[in-house]
Parts: sequence; structure tokens; C-alpha cells
Amino acid sequence: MNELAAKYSAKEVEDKWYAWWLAHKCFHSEPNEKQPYTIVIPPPNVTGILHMGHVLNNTLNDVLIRKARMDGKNACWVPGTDHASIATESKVVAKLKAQGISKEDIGREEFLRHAWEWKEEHGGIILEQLRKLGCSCDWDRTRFTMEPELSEAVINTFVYFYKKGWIYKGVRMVNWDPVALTAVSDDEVIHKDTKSHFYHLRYFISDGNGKPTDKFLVIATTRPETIMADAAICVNPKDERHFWLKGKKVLIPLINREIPVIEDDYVEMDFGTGCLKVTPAHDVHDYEIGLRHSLPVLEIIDDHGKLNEKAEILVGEDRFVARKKIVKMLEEAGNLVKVEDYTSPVGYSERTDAVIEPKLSAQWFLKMETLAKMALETVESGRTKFIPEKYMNTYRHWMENARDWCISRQLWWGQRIPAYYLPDGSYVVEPTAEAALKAAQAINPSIKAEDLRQDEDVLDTWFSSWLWPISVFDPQKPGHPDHRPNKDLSYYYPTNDLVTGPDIIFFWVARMIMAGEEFMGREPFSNVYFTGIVRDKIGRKMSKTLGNSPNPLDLIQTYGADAVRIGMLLCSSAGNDIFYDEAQIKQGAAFCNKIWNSYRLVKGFSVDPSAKQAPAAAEAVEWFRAKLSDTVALVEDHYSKFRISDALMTIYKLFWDDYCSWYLEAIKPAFVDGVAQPLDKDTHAATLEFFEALLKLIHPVMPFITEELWQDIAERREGETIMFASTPKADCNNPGAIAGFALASEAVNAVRGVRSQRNISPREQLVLKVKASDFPCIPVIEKLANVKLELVNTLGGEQGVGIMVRTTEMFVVLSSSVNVEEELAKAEKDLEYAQKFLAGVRAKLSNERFTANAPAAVIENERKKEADSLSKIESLEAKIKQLKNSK
RNA sequence: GGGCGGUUAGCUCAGCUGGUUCAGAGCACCUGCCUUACAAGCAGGGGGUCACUGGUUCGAAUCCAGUACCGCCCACCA
Repeated sequence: MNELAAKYSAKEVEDKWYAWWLAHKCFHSEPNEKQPYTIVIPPPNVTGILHMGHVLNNTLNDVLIRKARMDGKNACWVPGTDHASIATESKVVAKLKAQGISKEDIGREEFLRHAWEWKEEHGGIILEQLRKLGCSCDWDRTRFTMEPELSEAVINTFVYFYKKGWIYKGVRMVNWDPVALTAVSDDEVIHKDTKSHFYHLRYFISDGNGKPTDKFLVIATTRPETIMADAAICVNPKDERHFWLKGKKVLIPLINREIPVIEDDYVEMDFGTGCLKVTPAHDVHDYEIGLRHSLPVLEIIDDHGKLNEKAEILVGEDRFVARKKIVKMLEEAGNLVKVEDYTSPVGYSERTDAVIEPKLSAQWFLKMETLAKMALETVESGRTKFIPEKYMNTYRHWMENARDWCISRQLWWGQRIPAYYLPDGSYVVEPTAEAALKAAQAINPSIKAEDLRQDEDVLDTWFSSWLWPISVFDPQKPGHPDHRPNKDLSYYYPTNDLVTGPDIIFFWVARMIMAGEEFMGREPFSNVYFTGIVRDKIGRKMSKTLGNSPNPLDLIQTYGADAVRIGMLLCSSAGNDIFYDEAQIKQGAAFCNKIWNSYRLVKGFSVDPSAKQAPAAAEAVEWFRAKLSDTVALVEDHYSKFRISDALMTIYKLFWDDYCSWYLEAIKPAFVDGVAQPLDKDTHAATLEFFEALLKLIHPVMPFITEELWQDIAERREGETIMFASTPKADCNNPGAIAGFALASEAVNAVRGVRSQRNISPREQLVLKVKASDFPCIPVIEKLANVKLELVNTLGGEQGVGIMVRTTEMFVVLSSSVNVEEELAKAEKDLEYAQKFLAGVRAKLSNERFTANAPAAVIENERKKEADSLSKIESLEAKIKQLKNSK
């Protein structure tokens, strides 16, 4: 790189360096004597493509991992993908459907062949995309949750918990889609307010022999077609209106089956009639009441949504047809009291838009009690910290109310549950079919392999991803508490930080903590940083259907990965949603260009080894060294609190404002006859040193441009990279230099203000009189404000403008006449403000209760304010007097 | 309905255990500049009753209570 273009072009640079890093194995980590710093990627769906949420998440991960690497740690970022059973299976189902094939037609094995094909074709695209973003993952360690070793870990874990007695088979209501003939997850159910009717039905009290008396009660229902499945009528035990029903039995209309009246707190007294018909087989809540009162469960609706023979009447009718017909029958039988219009939320299947039918089915569960307790303790004890902390509340609430985890899914894509059924319906749970056969033969020696039938269901995807921080290093460990962890696991576990979204705090984060505690005896990570959701400019969630999500690869193509990375991070604080606006990326691109051009300037400096250092340069160097050090300390502090965007903004301002606008302008050599004068060697060396420090500071966020410039700024050894250069240290403490320069820069700003107001060109040199015996950084002021500075005892006489820099009076001498009226008005306004301010301060100081109660430092400060404003008032008054005289 | 969080400049946010001249930052905006690194730039500037109402305090953006609105999670009432 010799001549630098005036504009930074990211494209060429980024591909070049990513390939170089890979070729030099810069991302690969092996256990060594250094301190490890580990992150496991939140595995994206294997067939997913990169969206803005991934960009945010993985940029944060990459910033943390690159920072750790430069801090001298052995940084390891393990990448990989998740098999995502539901998402992937439904994609494959859709693809087959387009070809007119249903998964039932081709069967399990054939379907899985298609699914693996799909995975081979689409899987890993997202990992390729992460490379474009600059992610420094250890690609040699790439894992997939359904690869053989990790699947084995999942199966072993299941067997382990089963043998421990924590996994059991139970019955649970699932969301049944009668059109697709499958259970769907809660996420796939859409609740829509739906107009229907509230049918008030009369149930007669039984005389004890199955004959109706003339007494009755009234229930209200939206589903009269289910009355044949009623198991009881339930009232609230506190409801006085229904005391007389205690112990009574009632008759189901039309079929005259006798059912009891029971009492349960669940029933709301002021809703409907206060009487609830309990239908355990077809309603979630009713099922729970049924459990509490040991009610029989009678299923009268089949998988297709039609009434079956257990309904006794209307057999074979569709549930909605049955509803219409039964209403008529009830009316004719005299059981219908009235019909009200009613709107209530009804669940619809996302895939078929069919009304969801709650259906009982056998599922596998993992007991949460002990695991949840352990996982709560991990966070409450602070062994794992949440950032921001507010998520602890949510977490605690969940952990304290954790229900057993339903781990079975009625899908094929995933780890198949290792339960093997014997012909008699009993079952054994073993890691392999062979082991299952042995176990089965121990029960019944005549069992043969073909007699065993493996459970059809697969395990919830989270049942594999909760092992991720363990299994990526040592897949043998989960399910084998006695297994001695291998070298990798011992070294890298526990990992350090996890970056993820708060939406999966329970699904994933909590469960990884459970698995970590159970199998490793300790937390899987020290910190969890929760990002927000990436939204569009006007706050809508990004979604494919809205089309408001940009393709990150297009953005990288247009602006460069560095620009996309810093653009995303500048406005993202932990836990807050990100309102994405392309303007942010443009800001990032502008920053790249600024860095680029500052280097063009620096690179162009020539050096004269015998030249003396200019006073302004000497001051600027001393100041910037101190400023850099202070800023490094501040940045470290931000990082330590995971205030990433603050850390970046701090570096951004240091680079742009302090280094470019102040430092470089202060040391910039003069031009003589159109030729830039050479710099002295001290200034030149310091300038390069500072530039390199800045590159290193910003490298974790902007890896490409920093590598490009870092390689050019000095001769590098073969294979040397900024990736392993060390983070700048805060090793210069010089508050005097910082304070002095700050005061000087205020003076410069004041003079510039005068110029701007009066339209005086920056090129016209002015005289600045300063009423003081000394002032800091005079050469810097003279250079940057383009003034000749004179220290004087008294001011006045010439034409010009007076300015105040804190408590120092200054005067800019002007050749043109000044508008006295304007000056006067401004001075009077300032005076008024100063007097009000003084009055406020004095009111405070004269308040005995203030002086008695406030700490000494605060009072001292008020006294300083008083003195400062007094001196300010004094000089303003003098100025006003003088202005009035000159009128 | 239950729980949690929020409300500070046009936008996105910072402001830690009340007290630095506390009302801030970035972007956007306005004005003037194509000044030998950068117009993706330089210099200057305007802009907020800190949601509302009360309380605690010598002192409140900051602590407390209530109200309004917004967001998220859970349950979505037969």
C-alpha cells in the first residue's frame, strides 16, 4: 500500500484480511498455560439466514472475544448451528408439499433423508455469512446439535435423567390441529377474538335414580357439543347461591347421564352463571380440575374433529355441525334457557387456520423442581450475572414457578426418544436398541428385537441445546457424571460470557444453567448479556412479511462490515431494543473514512531528525498522551460493566474529536511556499504511537480497517497481526496537562465563536489579549485560534470584543468597528444571568439548615461558585461601563 | 387479569449510592466555509417545566406514593 485513495474502500480490504486470518489460523484456540476466555455461539437455526438480530448478537460476541484476545487471554469462540426441529421440519414439509408429497406417505426414514439433504444444502449458509461480518470464530470447532456425537450426548442425558427418576411419562393437553392431524406448539397457535354465542343450558337435578326432578341449575357454555363429555358441574365453594347444590347430582341433557356437583376455587362467582360444566377431555382447565377431583376423562371428539361413538348422539358429525344441531335439540328438549352473543379469544392453527382442539396426549416430562432450585441459586448467588440486572426478576419468577418440562415433540427431525415398548405396553429406556433388547429380555426372555417398538416422538430442540456449553467441548460428559472431563472441557468450561436475547431466557439460558449445575457442578457462564430486539425505525419488529428487514449482506457490500458493526453497536445498550436506521451504518462508514483519512495525513508527514519540536506540538503530545491514558481507563471501565456502546462512543470521540480535531491540528506542520515542513522526530514518533494505540482500541469493533492500517503503519513480522497486539494501557497520569489543555481549548473555541459571529475568516490572524500573568498552552491557542496572544494587566482602549474564559477576561482586537449596542445587550444579559446564579448560590449558603446538613465538600463548592460568579459579575460590570462610555 | 420494566432535546439513549455551573452525548437540524487528510469534511449555533400529581429532604431528573401512557413476559376465564 503506497498511495492511499481519498476514500476508504472496504470491499477489497475485508475479503483480503479475513482470508489472511484464516490462512494464519488466527482464530484457532488450543488449551495452553494462558487464561482462557470462552464464548459459545448461540447456535442459529441450521437452515436460517443471517438477519439483523444475528448481526447485533454476533458483533457483540466478536467484540468481546477480540478484546479478550488483545488482553492476552486465550480466546475461544465456538461456532455451530442448531437443528431446530420445528422450524426445519416445517420447511422440509413445505418443500415436499410443493412436490405433492406428504411426510406420512413417504414415512419416517425417507422423510429424514429429505431433511438431511435439506440440511446439507442450506445448513452452514449462515456460518458463511458470519465470516463476512468478520466474526473470529474458531471454525475448526464448528458443531451441530444433531451431529452424531452431540445426539449421543442428548440420548445419554435422557437415559440419565430417566434412571434418576426425573423423567416420567404423563398426559397433557396439546394443541391439536384437526386438519393437519398433528399437535402444534403453543407458539404456533394464534389467538383471535372470535364472535360466537354463550349458550345458557338447564341441567336438571337427579332424583338419585337417574330421573330428573323439577329443580335445575343453569350453566353457560360456548361449546354445547361437548356436554356429552361432561364429568361434573363445578361451583365455587364460597358461592352462597349454590349452597343447596352441595352433594347433588345432575343429569346431562339429552343423554341423561348422571354427574356430580363439585366445588373448586377455580370457578369465578361473577362470571356466567357461576356454574361451570367440567369437560376434562376437551379443555385444559377442566382437565386440571378433573385431576384435582379424580374425575373420569371421556373423549368424544376424534382426531378429525368429529364426534365419536362415546358421544352417544350426533356420532360422526363435525364439531361445528354438531354444535348447530345440538342447540336445536336442546331447545326442543327444553334445556336451552337463552343464547347471548359473545366474543372470546379462540386459538387457530398458524399453519392451517383450523380451530385448535385441546387434546389429551401422552408426553414425556422432566421434573423441574430440583433443577430449577439449583439454577435459581446460581444466579441469586451471583455466580452467573445478568446484564441488565432487571432480568433477574423475570428469572426468579420463572424458576419459582417452573412447571415440569415437556420434552417430547410429535416430530421426526430430532433425537428420537430412546424408549422401547414391549408388546405388553411396558417399556424400557436405554441408549441403544441393543441395550434396550437386553433390558427387555431381562423382563421377558422371549422378547426379540423385532418385538420392540421405539417411541415415535423426538426430543425438544432445547433438550439438546441446553447441553451446548458442555457438549461442544466434551460430548461424552452429559449423562455421565463420573466421566472425567477431557482436556478441552476442563480448560474452557465454564465459559465467560453469553450474549443472547431475553426471549429465550427460560427456554435456553435457564436450562443451560440447569445442565451446567447438574453435570459440571457449576455455572456454564459468568455473565449473560441480554440484547434487545432489532426493530425498524418506527419500532416495528423486523419480519419477512413486513419486508422491513434489510439484508445484512447487502449492507456489508455497500458500507463494509466495519461500518455495519459499529453502526449497530453505537446505539445499542444492553436490554434495550434497537431501532435500526440505515443512517447509523452510514455514520459507521463515515467513521471508517475519517480513520482512513487521518492515516493519509499521518502517513504523509516527513521527518527532519534535526528539527526542534515546536512548542505547540510538545504541548499537544503531552496532553494527548494523558488524554489517551485517561480514556483507556474509561473504556476499560465501560467494558467491565458491559456498557459496550458507551465504550465505543468514548473511543469514537477520542479518535475523531481529540485526535483528529485537536491533536493533529495542533501538530500539523506549517506550509512554506506550498511545501509542508517536516516534523521533528519526537512528534512524529508520538503521532504514530498514538495512532497505533487508537487502532488497537477500536480493533475489536472494526477489525478490518484497523488491520489494514496497522499492517501499513510499520514493518511487521511475517504472520504478525493486530489481533494479538495488546490493548493500550492506562499508564500516564497527568491531570495538569489535561486541565491546561481543556482551558486552552475553551479559549480557542471562544475566539472561533467571535470569528463565526462576525464572519471573520479563520485565515485572518487576530490579536488576543489575555488579562492574566500566565495561561496554559499559549502556543496551541495561537496556532489553533490563529491569534497572537498577549498577556496584559489591563484591558481596553482598542476596538474589539471581550470574552470570558471561565474566570479569565480576554479581548479580541478587531480592526472593524464593533456594534456597541449588541455587545452591551449581550453583556447585560450575561450579567443578569450571573446575578441570578449568585442569588441562588447565596440563598443556599445563607440557609442554616443547608450549612448544617450538607457535607463540607458540597458547601466548599458552593463557596467557590459564589467567588467565581462574583468575579464574573465584577468584570461584566466593568465591561458594561466601558461600553457605555464608548457610546 | 397477574408480574416486570420504561417515560429526559426532533430521533436513539446516558445521567451509578440525592449536592461538580446538572440538565448531557451521538445523530438530525440551522448558519458560514470546496481552508493542501477527510464535503462521508471543517467551524459555529439553536433546541428539553427530566410524563403528570403529591410527598420525603436544607436540596429531587435522581428517593417514596398515586395517576396516565408505552413495552415485555405469564394467564388468556367457562
